[in-house]
Amino acid sequence: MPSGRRPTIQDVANHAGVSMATVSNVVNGHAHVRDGTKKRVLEAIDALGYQASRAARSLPAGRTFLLGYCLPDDTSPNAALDVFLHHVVSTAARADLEVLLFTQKDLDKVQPYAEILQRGGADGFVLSGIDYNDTRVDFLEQRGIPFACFGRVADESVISVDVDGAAGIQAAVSHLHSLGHERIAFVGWPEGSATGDDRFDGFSTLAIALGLDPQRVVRTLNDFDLARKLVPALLSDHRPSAVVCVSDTVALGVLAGLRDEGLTPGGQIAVTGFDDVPAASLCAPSLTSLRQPMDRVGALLVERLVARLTGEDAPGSELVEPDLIVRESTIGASEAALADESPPTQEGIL
Amino acid sequence: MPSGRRPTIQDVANHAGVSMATVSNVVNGHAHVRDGTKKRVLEAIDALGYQASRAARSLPAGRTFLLGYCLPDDTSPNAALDVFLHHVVSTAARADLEVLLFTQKDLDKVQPYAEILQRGGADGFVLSGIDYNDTRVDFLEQRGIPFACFGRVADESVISVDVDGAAGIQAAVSHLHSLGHERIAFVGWPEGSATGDDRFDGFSTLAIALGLDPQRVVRTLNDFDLARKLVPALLSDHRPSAVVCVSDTVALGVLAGLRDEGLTPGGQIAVTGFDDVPAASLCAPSLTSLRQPMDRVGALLVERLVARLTGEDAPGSELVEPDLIVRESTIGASEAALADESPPTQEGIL
DNA sequence: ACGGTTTATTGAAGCGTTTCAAGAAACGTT
DNA sequence: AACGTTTCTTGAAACGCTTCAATAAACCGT
Repeated sequence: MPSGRRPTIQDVANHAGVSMATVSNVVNGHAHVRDGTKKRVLEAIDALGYQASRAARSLPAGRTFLLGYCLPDDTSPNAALDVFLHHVVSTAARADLEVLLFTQKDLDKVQPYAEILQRGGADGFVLSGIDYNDTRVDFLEQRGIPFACFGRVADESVISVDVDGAAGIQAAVSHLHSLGHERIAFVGWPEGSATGDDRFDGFSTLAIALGLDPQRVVRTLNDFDLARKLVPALLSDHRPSAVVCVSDTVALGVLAGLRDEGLTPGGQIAVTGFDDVPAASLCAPSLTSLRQPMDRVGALLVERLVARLTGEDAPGSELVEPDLIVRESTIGASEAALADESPPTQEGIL
Repeated sequence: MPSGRRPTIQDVANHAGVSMATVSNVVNGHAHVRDGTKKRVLEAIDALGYQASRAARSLPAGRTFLLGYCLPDDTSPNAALDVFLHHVVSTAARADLEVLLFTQKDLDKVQPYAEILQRGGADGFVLSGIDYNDTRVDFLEQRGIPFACFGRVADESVISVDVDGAAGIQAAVSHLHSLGHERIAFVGWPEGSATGDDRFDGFSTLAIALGLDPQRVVRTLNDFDLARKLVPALLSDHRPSAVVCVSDTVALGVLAGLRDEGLTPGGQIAVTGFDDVPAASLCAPSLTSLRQPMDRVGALLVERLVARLTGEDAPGSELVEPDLIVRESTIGASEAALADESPPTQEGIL
């Protein structure tokens, strides 16, 4: 019977001829409700277009039906933030949870989480950009707040999903090795980042196993221009036939640097990246890279977090394998074009 | 006096020796509170680390302190989603609002908004990806829900902020014209998208004004490969000396296509894009493009939305100008390098 | 048909705020 | 010092839901 106002549980109860408590039981499935009663209640809900108010549910229930996610400040690994968020949000929705977005104001990584908890703002958190000894992990763990990390955490009981960077790099190295490359160099980041070290380990381990020279390593920041300028030094000694890079940004820089040196990447020298940023397919030669399955990571994190919120004990850490996307930078433009049988002209014009 | 539980307004009231109502008044600045009283209350709040529970505030206040944002489904204009969201969230935070993220489940664009409203889930919405006759706009307007649009809306009273695509393209054309280019072609999208039509209008208008040939237009989907394959046709007739593209994706395709034809983009033929996606600076030659000021757009949208929520009447629509970022694709690698005075070797290695 | 059990349903007490009418203080005036 | 004003402060009623003890209804065996 609501006029302009949203229908309340009381309206539904009246409409169905039952008490508020029964409606609540139907909605939340808490107690046994007889089939006939349940049917009438559901019809009333349908007729009135009822949805429980989140605020009103939260108060007595002591939970917010909200998952918090802090937007990372640095734009580095955000390549697929949209895909990640999309899956976080839609997986959460399946468990009747919504996602609360927030940011950090200053350098204190923990402060925004503390603030949200103080105001009873979320039931749990999804963290990304985890590095060694992340302060947020300790903070949340101490307070017993449920959370799930995109990234590696030492404590096995913490929910964490990470992309297997080592395996990814090894897939790239194997790919190159099977193509006949024996002199494979690695361009990495400075030691000290969880992601960078992991990827380097992958190279190092497989290089030794395959009998390659594991010392052929150069390190640089994750910067296009720095990587570009490093190429002469990379080629100076005993020229590699392939370069495996820790990231697409670095790989794209190397690609540019090789061209500066008059070499044809893909043809004369192979290059691989990591992350499969959009630019990897938007350049020529297109870049062979490793796609992080952000969809799976996002969904997995939330599934496990939901399980833990529900009281089930969810498994802790898990690694997901990135997919090797082979493009022109390792197989050459000619071979890449084989898949592509279209006439050369008047194409693409509408 | 709370042991493990979060302090409530009652705890603060006790601690300060006042009533709950007074604490509420201090927190919300609703009534006049004497300075001495206010001071004691603030001290108590500080001592206890009190923050009002969002759920509990919402219930009697009838608002949620939440702004809703629906993640766009298509990944096309999401280039700077992270920057946009960052500013939306932090601007909202300044007004004591948080951001609720959601997605659409099916093709119905309106449904998720309806659902959130039914459950009293948000006080207002930020919309992006607005196109002609967006159903969401009508829906929200009819219900009197406050919202702000990233994109153009016919109704002037609706809050909308958009990037001036026409002005952006004109900046690119002017740039090229001042460089001496007289034969400038435009590669656009098919007619019918608000963004694409706007950008094309910019070209068309200025081309006429400058006495260029405004007919030198080719249209294609926003796809790298299609754009790449369209280059031979683009060059066939009366070869242009510069190509203005409706987007970076198209421009990068054109760049690749030109190289396929044995031409040197930047040197022999200039190219511009639009959006300044990361790839624009991660390729060689780097791409001259137009950066959309997503920071300003996000902040402006939320500022105005907040004003409207507060009862002030905020101005409706506004256009912000994109920034022309000049790179090698229009001025050539040599000139671009002038800014860059570093020795060519051993650079970038750590 | 009747007590004993199990299963459904409900009344009412919160949950932590806001809000507003009403009461208490302070402040000017005379 | 008493009175009318104005300025502060407060009690208590919502807000819409969950929950749980308590009641009612159905069921079962005899």
